[in-house]
Amino acid sequence: MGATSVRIAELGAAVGQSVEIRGWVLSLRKSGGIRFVVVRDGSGQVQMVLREKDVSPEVWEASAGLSQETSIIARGRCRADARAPSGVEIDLDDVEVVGQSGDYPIQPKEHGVDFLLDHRHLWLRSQRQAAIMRVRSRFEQAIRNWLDDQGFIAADTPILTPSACEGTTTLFETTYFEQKAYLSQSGQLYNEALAQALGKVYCFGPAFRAERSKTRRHLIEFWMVEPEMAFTDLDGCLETVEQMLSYAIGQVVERCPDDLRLLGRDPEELAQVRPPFPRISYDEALGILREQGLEIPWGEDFGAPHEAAISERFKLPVFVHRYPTSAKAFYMKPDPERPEVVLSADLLAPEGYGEIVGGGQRIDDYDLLLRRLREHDLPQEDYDWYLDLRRYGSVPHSGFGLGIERTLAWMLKLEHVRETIPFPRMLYRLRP
RNA sequence: UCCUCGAUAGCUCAACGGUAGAGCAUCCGGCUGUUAACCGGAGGGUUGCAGGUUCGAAUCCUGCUCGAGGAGCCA
Repeated sequence: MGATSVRIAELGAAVGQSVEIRGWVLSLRKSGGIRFVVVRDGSGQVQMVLREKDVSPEVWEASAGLSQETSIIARGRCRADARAPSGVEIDLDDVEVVGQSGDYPIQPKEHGVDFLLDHRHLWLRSQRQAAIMRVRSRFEQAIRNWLDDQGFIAADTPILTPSACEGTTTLFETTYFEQKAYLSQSGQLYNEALAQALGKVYCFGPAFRAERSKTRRHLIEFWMVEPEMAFTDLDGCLETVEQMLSYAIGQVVERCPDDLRLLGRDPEELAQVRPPFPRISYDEALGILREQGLEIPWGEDFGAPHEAAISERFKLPVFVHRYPTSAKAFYMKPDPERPEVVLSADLLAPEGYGEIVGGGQRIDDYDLLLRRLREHDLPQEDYDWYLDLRRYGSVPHSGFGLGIERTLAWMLKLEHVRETIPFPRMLYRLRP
């Protein structure tokens, strides 16, 4: 043998050498005594050339059956070639079929969404989808690295929970032996307990919302990173958001520029996403909306068109802070100078992608928190432990949740969040 | 849950009241630089389901099923 196994992405360094490629056939083009096989291996794709006069009759015969997605081990010599998109080609002298493929459903042409999602297990093999998965991996890794460097402790919060985190009606119910249980829609309340134990913590996991919601921004199961920090106010929280997000985007720009270009996002454009992000108050946002003819009464939350109109004014993601108390969750801390608004903020992504972060400062006063629970008709016994956090050394604390899929959809200019997760869970779609 | 749109060959679509078609894919043949290759040939259909109108329905009407986009809600 003598050939070393090489990933296609590394072929540039292997020009002139004998290499072994292990991958899947993308296409076979036959033209008399010469055949072109394009192969991919997860790191990239390369064209391999077979000449009838240069290979054994057995290899020539076998190469005729290299149908789309047949898995192969191929050996040959790597050669620079100006005609190749990647600059290199391989002159094959041996090819071994590992697993034959026939009648592959997904062709290199346009397909409908329904068909592609039904074949998600195969769709993931396509160039664009693989690129998205690589970026997702880098992005998540960068977030973890940044949090780790800043002294955050990863603390995984439970997925099976005894009650609603935020008291909404949109939870998936399941059974926990003889009790009812619910799939978590956020790890935040547990994070608050962990922050008092460890100072700075985060959870990174799936969240479940049983909303009968079907838009390009929604998944039933999605992933969130939720940092929570003791002794931190709203301003400290927002700084953490912008630092973490711009670092992670910077890592993606640095490590996946080709994938970004393939997906139609200019890496240079993304590299401009650096702190500080603009900050406007809810009141100022209402002013922008009024100018655009999208007036809403004070106290109401924004809908998707409103978020889009606001974010269109900015090149960077924009924080909207100090929402009306009535529009936000029970645990948000009122602004001491203006109790009708809370010390919360949402981060709206540019280009109409909408909210990608929600967070803020939490109520640290026992009596106020108890009052809010009652105002929201939440069962106090479910929140006894949460109230305890305000009885034993309560501190000002803040945190936020960043939606991985929405952020990726924006970064990668995608039409829909469903392409940013390997197997999307959507209304009416549980398979594969 | 509501509003809008859609369903015809494996895929993407055409036929819009008068015999259901094309491109791609598949199979067979040809071609020594192709790159969504090209050229020739073949197979492939209960037009989502059920009813109705009509001499005649893929086409018009009703109901249902499945899906998509959006709204509300949210990351």
